[in-house]
Amino acid sequence: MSEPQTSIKPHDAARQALVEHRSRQLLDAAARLMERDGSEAVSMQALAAEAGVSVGLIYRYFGSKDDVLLAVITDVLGAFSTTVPEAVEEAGEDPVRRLAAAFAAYCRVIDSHRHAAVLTYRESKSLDEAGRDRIKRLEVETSEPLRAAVRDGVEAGKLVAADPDLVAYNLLLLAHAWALKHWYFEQTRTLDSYIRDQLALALRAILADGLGDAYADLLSVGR
Amino acid sequence: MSEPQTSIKPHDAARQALVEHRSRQLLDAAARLMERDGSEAVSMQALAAEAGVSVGLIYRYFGSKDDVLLAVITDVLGAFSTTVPEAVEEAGEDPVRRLAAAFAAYCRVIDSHRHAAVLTYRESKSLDEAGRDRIKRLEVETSEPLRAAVRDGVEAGKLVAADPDLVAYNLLLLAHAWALKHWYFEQTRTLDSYIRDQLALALRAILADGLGDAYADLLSVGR
Amino acid sequence: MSEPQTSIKPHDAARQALVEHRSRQLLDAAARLMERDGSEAVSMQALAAEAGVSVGLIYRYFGSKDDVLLAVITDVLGAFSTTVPEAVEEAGEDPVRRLAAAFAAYCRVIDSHRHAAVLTYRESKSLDEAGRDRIKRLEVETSEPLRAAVRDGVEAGKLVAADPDLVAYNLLLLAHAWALKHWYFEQTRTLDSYIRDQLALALRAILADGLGDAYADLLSVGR
Amino acid sequence: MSEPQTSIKPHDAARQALVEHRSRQLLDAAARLMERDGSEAVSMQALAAEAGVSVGLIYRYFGSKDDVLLAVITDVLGAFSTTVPEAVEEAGEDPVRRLAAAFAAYCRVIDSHRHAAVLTYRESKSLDEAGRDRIKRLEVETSEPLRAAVRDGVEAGKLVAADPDLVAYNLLLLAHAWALKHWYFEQTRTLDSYIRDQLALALRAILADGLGDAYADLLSVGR
DNA sequence: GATGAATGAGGCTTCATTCAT
DNA sequence: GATGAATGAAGCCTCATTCAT
Repeated sequence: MSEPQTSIKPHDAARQALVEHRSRQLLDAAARLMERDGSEAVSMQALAAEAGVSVGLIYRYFGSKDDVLLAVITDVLGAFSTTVPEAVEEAGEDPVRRLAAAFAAYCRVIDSHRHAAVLTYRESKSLDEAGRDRIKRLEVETSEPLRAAVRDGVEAGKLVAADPDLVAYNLLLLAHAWALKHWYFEQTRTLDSYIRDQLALALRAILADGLGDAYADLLSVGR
Repeated sequence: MSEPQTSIKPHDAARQALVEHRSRQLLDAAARLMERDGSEAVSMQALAAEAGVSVGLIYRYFGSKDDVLLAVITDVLGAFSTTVPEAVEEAGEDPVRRLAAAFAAYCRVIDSHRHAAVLTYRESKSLDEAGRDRIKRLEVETSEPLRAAVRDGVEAGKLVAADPDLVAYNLLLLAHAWALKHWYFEQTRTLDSYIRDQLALALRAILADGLGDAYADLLSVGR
Repeated sequence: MSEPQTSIKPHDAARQALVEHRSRQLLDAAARLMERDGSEAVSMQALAAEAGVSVGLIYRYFGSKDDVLLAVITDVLGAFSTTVPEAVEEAGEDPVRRLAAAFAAYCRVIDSHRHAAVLTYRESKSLDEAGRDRIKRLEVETSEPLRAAVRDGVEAGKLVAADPDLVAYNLLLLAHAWALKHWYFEQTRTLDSYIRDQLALALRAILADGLGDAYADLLSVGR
Repeated sequence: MSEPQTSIKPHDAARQALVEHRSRQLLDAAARLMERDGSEAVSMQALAAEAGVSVGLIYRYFGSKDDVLLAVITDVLGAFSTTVPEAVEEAGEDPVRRLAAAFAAYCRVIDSHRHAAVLTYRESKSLDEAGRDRIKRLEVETSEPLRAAVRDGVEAGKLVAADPDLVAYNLLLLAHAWALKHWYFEQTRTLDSYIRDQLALALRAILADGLGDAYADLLSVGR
């Protein structure tokens, strides 16, 4: 960011690769740890042990524990910004199908980073104002595919939503809820049935009249 | 031994009142602290300072820090179990109106205990298995009015919901979301508009055909 | 001690009786507590609870926790100064039999105050210099019957001891050892067999030549 | 992973040495503290200050305060298991001389770890069941040389003891007594005279008839 | 006399962070 | 680049002691 980039020396490339590798190694270890022991239990020494590096090394790649936390969260949010748009594209042109695909992709990312996802909800003193703001901005940004799909649907006359942003944000929340209230939903649902049922419910509220048949597959419920 | 035991000593009543008063004092202080500095700030010393008592005194009323946290959460959940049913009763017989009243009441309780409500989402090592289980049970229990209203509505033919429990739980989540994502919603909404819009959106998904006019007031959106 | 004693008013007698009763009540409770939970576990609140009085009351009878400890120890040592001489008197004129009786009495008192006896060995910061000195003086004093018996025996030509004081003090130590190393001795011995065997062993070292037959009963070992 | 594993890294040796050094440093500091201020003074902060290290560092070498205490005690008991057998060997073949040497060695170890030795007698809540058991076992084990010497003496016909274990354990106790009742013995004795007199007294009880002349040097008393 | 609520210093332990090697 | 020993502030909790009632 503040590094001079006038000419990329081969040395720099190697360094860059190492930084990449170490960061990934640490981020994965952190995620693994949170998954295993809960996100509270991640001390820097535990993280070092899990990643198989020394404590000191962490500080070479992340300025502080906050930075690690921030990076873990950013990492998840980053997963959204690549995975979700991909899924949307694959869904084709239809805004309703795109919306469905976006929500499903959202839920799947959440599912594979369950504990990291919950982190977003920790209003920790550790994360300073700047960090929190960045996360909030990122979260809003990554929800953009959902928002766009809803808007497109409305414009195309296939969806009816007085407040497209609210609809989109609710879907985001329900995706998060899969992680937040996993203890509740897992009693009666699989990830797939969760996605299907929530989607069906949401569409019922916003699908334009007469389109029920066209999207019957998305409106079906139960197993 | 040499004490007269003819009747319940007035002393006991006084003691009971003191216990009540101290507990309230501490719980309120804890809530205040979370409101002001974030829920991380609830150290025992900070709590003591905020409540204007000594650290040792806290331990006369709560066995440990866990107990305090548990009590704060229980306190909020307790507020649901008195406020929500009252609101539902006042709403009359109609299940749709009862549902609306329940959701509104939920949101209002959340709003007045915003930071304590967020506590439920903290998977802290502090709360042990038993404590977490108790909270989960309580949460499910307190969501019962919502569930009952949805079920009644379905039975009365006024609502159409393939999975009433999911509908009810989603409403619960959206009520919580007012606290969890307050930073987001407060940019564009007041509590009242939040309640109105979320309710309208939810009803659109489940209101039986042809009842739109009867509940037009609940379906209106915007400011 | 520093109270004026010019005339004993009936009121004073009553007060005196109460003081006596309360002290006994507290001392017994303390002993009970030490017996049950180990002498470390005796907090003032635990003592109050065990004695069935309030914390504050303890401070009316004992100036501090140290005082209570001191009193408990003094209490045990006091038991020696009444019980042991009595036992010695009952044993008759013979110094050897008096010695045997003294040792047995010592052991029995120790046995019935096992945990309190161990207290003497705690070099606690709690007990100040004055307290420690007082205990040491008392201990030396209460061992006097043993010492006297040994000296008499030597004078009477029935015992041979280059250092009567050492002999007497060793016996005192062995009596204490019944409490200190109870976990060891209880594996193979009862109190009675402990007394008998230790006495037999000690007498072998000091009994004058040719008296073995006269005290054959004291020299027998085993069960 | 990328580390060469051809041989044991010299690094490990250095680490081992550091661990050794730190443990010794801390154990010595603990002993010094007990010596100076009494065994109550061993708070973790006091220990850190005395050892000239930080509080946190202690926890790198000992898991808890219990561990430190246990290690201090184990340390003394360890001194027995090396020093005493050596002294016994140097004493030659004769079981009586071996016994004398063992007792003297015992007393000398006790003398140089006086306050730590007293620790064994503290039935602290800190030491848990496992710790106490371990100490008890160690203590019994380290008294083995004494026991062996007595048994050998009996077998060789040089000692007469109905209960060799009791004789040995008493000698152990008397060695401890030098620490426990140092305030008493130091009034009239040096360590050397203590050893001599106690040994003489003990031998009188168990030396076989007619051997008084052979061991006259061990039976002499006084200064 | 008696109570017990209240205090707060002090003890144990954890863990983010630094720095010499 | 990497290590991990070392630091020390901060958190939780206990308990001897006081004092208003």
